[in-house]
Amino acid sequence: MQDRYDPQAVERDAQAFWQAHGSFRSTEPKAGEPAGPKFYCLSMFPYPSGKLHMGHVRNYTIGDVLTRYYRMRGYNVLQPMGWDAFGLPAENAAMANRVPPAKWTYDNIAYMKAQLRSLGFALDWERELATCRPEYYRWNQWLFTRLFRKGLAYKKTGVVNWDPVDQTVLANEQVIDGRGWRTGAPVEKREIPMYFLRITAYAEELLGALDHLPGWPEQVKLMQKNWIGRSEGVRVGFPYELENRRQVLWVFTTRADTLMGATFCAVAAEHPIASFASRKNPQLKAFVEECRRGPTMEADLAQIEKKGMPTGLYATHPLSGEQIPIWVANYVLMGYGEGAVMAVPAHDERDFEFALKYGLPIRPVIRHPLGDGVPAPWKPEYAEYGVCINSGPYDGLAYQDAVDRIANDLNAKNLGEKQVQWRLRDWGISRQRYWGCPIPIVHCPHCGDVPVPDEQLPVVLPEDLVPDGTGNPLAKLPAFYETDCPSCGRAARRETDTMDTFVDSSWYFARFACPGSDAAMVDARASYWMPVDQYIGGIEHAILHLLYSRFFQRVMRDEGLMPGVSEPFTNLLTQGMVLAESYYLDTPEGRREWINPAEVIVQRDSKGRILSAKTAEGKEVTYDGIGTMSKSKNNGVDPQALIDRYGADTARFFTIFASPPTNTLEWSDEGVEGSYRFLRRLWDFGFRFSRAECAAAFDRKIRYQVHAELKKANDDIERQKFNTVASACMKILNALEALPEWDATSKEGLSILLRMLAPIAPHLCHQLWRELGFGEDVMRAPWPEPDPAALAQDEVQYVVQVNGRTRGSVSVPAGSSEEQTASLAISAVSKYIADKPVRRKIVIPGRLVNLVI
RNA sequence: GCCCGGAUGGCGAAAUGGGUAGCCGCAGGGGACUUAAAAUCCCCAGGCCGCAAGGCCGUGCUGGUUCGAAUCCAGCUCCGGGCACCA
Repeated sequence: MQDRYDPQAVERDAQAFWQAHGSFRSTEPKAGEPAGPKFYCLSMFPYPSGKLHMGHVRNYTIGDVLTRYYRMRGYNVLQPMGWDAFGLPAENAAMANRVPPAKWTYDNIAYMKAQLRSLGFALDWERELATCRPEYYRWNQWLFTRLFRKGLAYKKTGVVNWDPVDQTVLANEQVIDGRGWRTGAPVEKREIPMYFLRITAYAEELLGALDHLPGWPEQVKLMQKNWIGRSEGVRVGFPYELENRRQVLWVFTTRADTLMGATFCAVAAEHPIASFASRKNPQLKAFVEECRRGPTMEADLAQIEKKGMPTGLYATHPLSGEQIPIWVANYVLMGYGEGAVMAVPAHDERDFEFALKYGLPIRPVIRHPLGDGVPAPWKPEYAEYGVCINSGPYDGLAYQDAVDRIANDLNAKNLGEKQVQWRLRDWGISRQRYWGCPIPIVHCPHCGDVPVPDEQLPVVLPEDLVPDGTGNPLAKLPAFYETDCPSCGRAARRETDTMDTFVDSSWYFARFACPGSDAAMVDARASYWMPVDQYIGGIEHAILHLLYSRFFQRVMRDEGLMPGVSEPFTNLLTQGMVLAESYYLDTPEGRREWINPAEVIVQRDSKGRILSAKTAEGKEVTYDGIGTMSKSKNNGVDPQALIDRYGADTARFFTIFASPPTNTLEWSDEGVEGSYRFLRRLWDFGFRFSRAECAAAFDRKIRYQVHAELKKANDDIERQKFNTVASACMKILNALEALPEWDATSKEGLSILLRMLAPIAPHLCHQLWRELGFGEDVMRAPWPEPDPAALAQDEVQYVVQVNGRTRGSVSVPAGSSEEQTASLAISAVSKYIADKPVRRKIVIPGRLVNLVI
């Protein structure tokens, strides 16, 4: 064998072996054929942005460690890979380079695929898919038409960001400080017709099923619960008159017990009442206009100054009959609930501040821990539950009784009933963009919206267009949109909106199970592989992608595909984000030019604080803190340099060793060197072993260390703490190097170490396993188990504490009683006890004795 | 603003159910080998006081529970993720 570790040669040979043996091809067992239990291991597929970034390397290395581990454990493992290939960056690149998004995307896929191959991932490439291929997205379209016929897909208006100069819809990301990113024009809100998927029809099931997902992190389940947001409350009607006709303003409240304290109502700027009232009121009209120019994003909306204006209309309080004013307020959202709220200033913080600002009455109706009054400033206690006061017939009732009685009384007047309200909203999937899956609808002047029939699917997206930033090029292409109505045959217009790319990624996991299925979205093979046993991806997907996938799995189930499979992912590992620092230069035009951290020279003080940051040319740059690696901040670290220099195994080992998978990882190039050193040291050890004569005996102490590390590593790998598994590999090598001579411990230890390390650094372990004569293929070797005999000990070390302070340690023969252990402990620390009586002896078996004096 | 996380040496981290805080590494210091460099090997290393023996302090902050708290509880601070058109 080679005396020096040459990662390029080792990796080339190992990859050639896997290729020649089809080592990672996965097959469904044929009838009667023996197969281990199946294990479907899936990492979130990448967007082909150009090059792999560190987050990809981390994600796919974690998935590969699990894949190879379960293979060695004897499972029938599937690990596929594909491309989330539609999306906005391709259009941006197209505009910048005058290249069609399709070409840019396919080029990126080719490059990134080569990178993935060079990392040696155990992927079944025969199942590769790209969502921008018609054979994939035709099934998006097929499913959409099914949902459309069932009423689970429907059309209504939705709010978008509108750039008045480019005459185009902007993504949230393209709105910077309220202005269009290319034009700098103030962005307006615009309501346009869109298609929605009725995810709310599954809200109850999506929520309830979270309690039966033990393999998901509590954190993610909690986020999803709060996002779905089930609340029980009362729908309350406030009658009012509009042009002499009786109308009812409906609101939803979870605090119906405070209804007697409602002193006004507030509606969203888009509410019909607001439009009606502003017709005769120019000031109100101006205010509604102002709200219209405001932000669409909830994060921005929640932080703007709360403003309002009276409509001049009054509503009748449904129980007291009192007339209360109706206001328009910028904090009421049209998209949530009824687009209107009842305001109880005494017991709601936002209403309290609004009432103070505009001099509206504040009427306390709940006894709270601080008393009956609600003097300013606001105190959180005002919002706590308590018995009703100043509430007429409801005085003295506690929360639940009050809600029940009030709901009953409202019901009797036809002005309310109990209601379950969801925070979750239906999913708007229409995008006014080119590079996406066409929505399969034809708009016919006679027949309305007609879904494209199955035999005309797919509606193929032309791949040669170049967008110019002024709207969707499909809408300018008669060859695309001019068509005949599938229903009546007369001239009609094809829908030119495309689907949200989250649709593509909501079912790809099922498609991997049955590549080439051209008669159905998924075939019977999906029922073998699904659900995914282990899904791995970034925590940033904790809500949207994972919730949409859970929704789609149920929709597919209800279409008769994969019967009985409701949850797509049995176990979920949310890896932490890879973070990096970001720096920018202020350009003369007042924009920020983001400088890659690799090109910034930073000087730090002894505590690591930044003293100065400059470009290579000496220009001062501004430090913008640490955050997720993103294209927009140009702070991505390219892993390729690392792979070229040290090889894939070092890159893999380092990403695993650096921190536990769920931690965020602040990237630094330092530290990689140590991983390389370890692999080289292991190779050297193997080389020397290959030429050594081994004695037959075991070194009992070192053998104990090896098996103790193995035992811990086996626990850790099941707990998905892979960093300590990597650490255990290092400790075993340290122990083996400390052996005074080559003996049976060396051989057994190496065979354990190579198998333990194989999932993390597969190339090197593959090669050493063969060179040292352990076998043909380490991936087919059994996973090592510790030998109980090696772990048996005659004596146990106890820590001795006095009053909780560590004062020494003592060696106790195995099997000693607590009394014997305690007396040994007392003699070990006698100088700390002197003549004071020992009042309490706490003995923790196998660990510690605490003496209380 | 709301929801969810996190914080341990100069740095990444370890400590599996409350039981020796800092394993394993990185960076650093000292030494060996070498004409030299690289590579490799050995030693040191949380902070403060001390020649040493040893002592005191120490897991973001302030309190609490406990024989014993990085770990549990309450209240904060700062950082990260998400907030529905980035993916």
